[in-house]
Amino acid sequence: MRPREEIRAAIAAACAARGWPVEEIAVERPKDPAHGDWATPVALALARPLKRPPREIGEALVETLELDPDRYSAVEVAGPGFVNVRLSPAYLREAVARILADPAGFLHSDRLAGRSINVEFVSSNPTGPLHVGHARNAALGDAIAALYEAQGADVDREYYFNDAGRQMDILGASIHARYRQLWEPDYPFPEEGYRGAYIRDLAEEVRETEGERFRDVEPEACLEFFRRFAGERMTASIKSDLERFRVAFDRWFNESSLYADGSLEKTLEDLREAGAIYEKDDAVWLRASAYGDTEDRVLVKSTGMPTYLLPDIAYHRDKHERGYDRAVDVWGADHHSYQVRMQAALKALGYPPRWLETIIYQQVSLIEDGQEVRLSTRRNRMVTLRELMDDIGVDVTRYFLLMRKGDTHMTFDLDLAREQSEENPVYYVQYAHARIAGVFTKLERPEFDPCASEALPAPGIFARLVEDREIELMRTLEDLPDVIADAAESLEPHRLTDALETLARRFHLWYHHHRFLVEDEDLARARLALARATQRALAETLAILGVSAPESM
RNA sequence: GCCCCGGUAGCUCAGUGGACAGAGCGGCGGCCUUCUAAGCCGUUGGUCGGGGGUUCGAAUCCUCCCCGGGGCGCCA
Repeated sequence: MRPREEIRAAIAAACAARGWPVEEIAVERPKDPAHGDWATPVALALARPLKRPPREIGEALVETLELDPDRYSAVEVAGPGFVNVRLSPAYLREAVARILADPAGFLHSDRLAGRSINVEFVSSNPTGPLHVGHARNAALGDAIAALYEAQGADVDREYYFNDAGRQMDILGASIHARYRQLWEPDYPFPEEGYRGAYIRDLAEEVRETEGERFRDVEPEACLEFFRRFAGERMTASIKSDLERFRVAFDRWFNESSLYADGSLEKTLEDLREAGAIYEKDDAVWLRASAYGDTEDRVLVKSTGMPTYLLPDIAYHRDKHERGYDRAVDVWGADHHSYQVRMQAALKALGYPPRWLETIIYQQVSLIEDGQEVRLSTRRNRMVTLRELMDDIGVDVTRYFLLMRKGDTHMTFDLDLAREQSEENPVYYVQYAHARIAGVFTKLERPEFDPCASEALPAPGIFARLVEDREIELMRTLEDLPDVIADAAESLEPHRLTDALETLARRFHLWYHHHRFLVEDEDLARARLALARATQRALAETLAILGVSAPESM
């Protein structure tokens, strides 16, 4: 059991033994390290019902509290009545040994073992290149999926292509127009057409591969070709960008397949049976207002064509049919209003209330040369994911996008990411990892490397780790599994970037003040073991964020 | 008009109702015959947007304002 749970259980037992009325026991990390590793304010909360001073209650609680003295070195009342608990150095040293024996095993958990979770993210229309907003979506979705995996869940990463709607027709028509303009500059461009430079590139590509054979053909006769060509090229481009961004999707789901396999009809049928739809003005409506939405929504237009919502419901129904215990969608803030209607539809279908979880992330604004770069398909400014990767690399891009909580409007400062790369937190963290690797490449006694030896170092030598900065570092390592679990629970990957920076800082501090390669062999071995444990923890945590852990920099 | 997100140090942002509100960057001043100076040490910095309220206790919860961003289609 993790210390927090153990402390919580002990407090619950102590309160029960004294007959105190405690509903919920808060066990929190004190902000000030002088207040121990864990603290509980239960005595403060009990002061009123017990009509006794909180400090007195705290004293009584400490007296009754049964905690293993080998693991908990200090249990004391402090301040207005907090009960503070400190993990013993011996227990912290034991954590180092456990990390070395099995880093992933120590840092991960099996809390969600046996649960199957579908994480759907990015899901951008294949009508243009991915930009920085999609990159935030990709980084968040992938990290959330990895966090679930770190809790033992069986996770599938999925991408939904809206390849069936009118947008694809417009895309095809846009490329067709640019193609014709290669010979006739005045050829009309569609009113709502896509004007990005990539459209001209694709038109040029058609000329190279197909020649002039569509030059004198009526648009109606060749638009299907252009639509298909454009869809294939954009889809391939998106896939290749994401692969380079280190996101490995398990499934690419095409909206068009829902039209082909009768899913739309089945979905309408299910909703009809549930009494959730009706017809009005020649259209089919979802009775969303009966399931929490503010108003009813059209599913099938009076023209007989489905709205965007119907295939989306059918898609979520498909995911549910495939047996996932939970589905997570990562959406941009511009889609937040669809949460309610989607939840209404799923409620109508009879799914559990929290089956679908939607993560909303806010807009990213780019700052370059001190000015905001407005996202525009017309301009050829550096806003695409590809250009971002070319310019500052995958590691920095991912890390920067994950540093901030999803629901903050983040400012991505390109000048900082690029020009001041020495001061980048990602390098700070990676450097800690590389620094440790460097020590081991210089090591003249390879048998001192705890990872190279046949067996782990004798437990006794860890007792040599007594310096304040070593204890602090071990404390940070010991806490990491809880930070990861909390990040998974709250679906907030930014907690890991914070933890990584703290861990790296504690390491650099220790490194700067104490040498590893010292005369005293046991001390050297103990310090090398702590260094390796730190390195493993850094690598495992960076891996969750999809950021590399370099051996040298 | 209604809905969602934000407003915390010069800047970018942490802060799950608890102890004097934190970090990085920036500014200022130091440290390289040493296992990587992409590092370390010191210092500068705040009406937590504003007013009420709930609570033993509020940056955190409720309410009303102010400011910024986004969204409110038989578009996708």
